[in-house]
Amino acid sequence: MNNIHGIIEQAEQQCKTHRTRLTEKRKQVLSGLIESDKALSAYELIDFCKENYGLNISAMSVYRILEFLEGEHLAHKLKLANKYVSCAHISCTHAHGVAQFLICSECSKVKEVYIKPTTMADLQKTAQDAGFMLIGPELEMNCLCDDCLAQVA
Amino acid sequence: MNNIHGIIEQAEQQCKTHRTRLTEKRKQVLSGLIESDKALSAYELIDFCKENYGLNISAMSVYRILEFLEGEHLAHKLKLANKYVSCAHISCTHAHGVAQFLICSECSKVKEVYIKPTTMADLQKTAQDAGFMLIGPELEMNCLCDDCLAQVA
DNA sequence: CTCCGTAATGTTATGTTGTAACATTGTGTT
DNA sequence: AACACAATGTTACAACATAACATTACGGAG
Repeated sequence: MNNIHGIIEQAEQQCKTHRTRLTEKRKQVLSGLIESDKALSAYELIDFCKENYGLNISAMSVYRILEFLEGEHLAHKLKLANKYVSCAHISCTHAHGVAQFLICSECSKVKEVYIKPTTMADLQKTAQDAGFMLIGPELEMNCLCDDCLAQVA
Repeated sequence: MNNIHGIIEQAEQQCKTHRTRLTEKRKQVLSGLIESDKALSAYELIDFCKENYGLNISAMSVYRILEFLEGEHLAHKLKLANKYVSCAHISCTHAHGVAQFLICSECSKVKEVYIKPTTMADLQKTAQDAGFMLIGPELEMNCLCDDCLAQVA
């Protein structure tokens, strides 16, 4: 189930069970995030939707829709890059560990992987020893993807 | 050597060896970051310097100075919070591991600790397996500090 | 089916963060 | 003293984000 229609369908199902609405606009914005296949800033996403779907959408709307999508765990905001990505695992049903976002600083490609529980425990312990408690413990890390690394080399 | 004068003196020494200039303005901005003892946005830093040192400084200047301080490793930009902090270890001479910034989302207090090499290796391996290479691998994590945690509870 | 309340979207204005471009001033060197 | 370059000043603007209020769409009660 990797095609975009399948993913969107999954997203609709999920919203239905949450009694929320995946409206046409929200669907288009989510599609934009998925199809672009990388992290986009809100304004880049506006442009993408305009160019690819002929969709005119205001900054206000995009931010509201992104907020909704985040609430449904259909998208994430990457604070390192000030950009937004679709969740990598919309169409899978099993639970995941803590997410680690690998962000290519060259091309904004993003891979969402999962931290080993033991690694997470290490990080948590370090924090606790310092008098801090981790909250919202997803990790974002600046990377180069192999493609961009190859270009540099 | 924990008093602010000592730290500033260290910073000056360091700049001298790098043949760069820690000017009066730069010194004041760095002092602001140190004395506030938390992460400040650029504009908060402007206000802090204004209120505490009577220093009038433009946004442009602050950004330029922050850039300089980052280059000298006297300050860090925290992208999670869009704020800036002074480096915790200006006045120590020995090398450190990879920094992990624990940021209290309530009060912006920041603690800079160091990741165990084994933990770092784990993170790196996960990234590599996914086709990404970590760069600038400092870690920032959203936390609550014990003080703020106590207030909530 | 209609009416109503709420959710969603539109619209306008504005706040916040960050930088570009060019002018001026300061500082060390010859 | 003259020069070169570093630092700062000044103005304007770009990019990111939200507040406040108007309008439209939609689902449920009657």
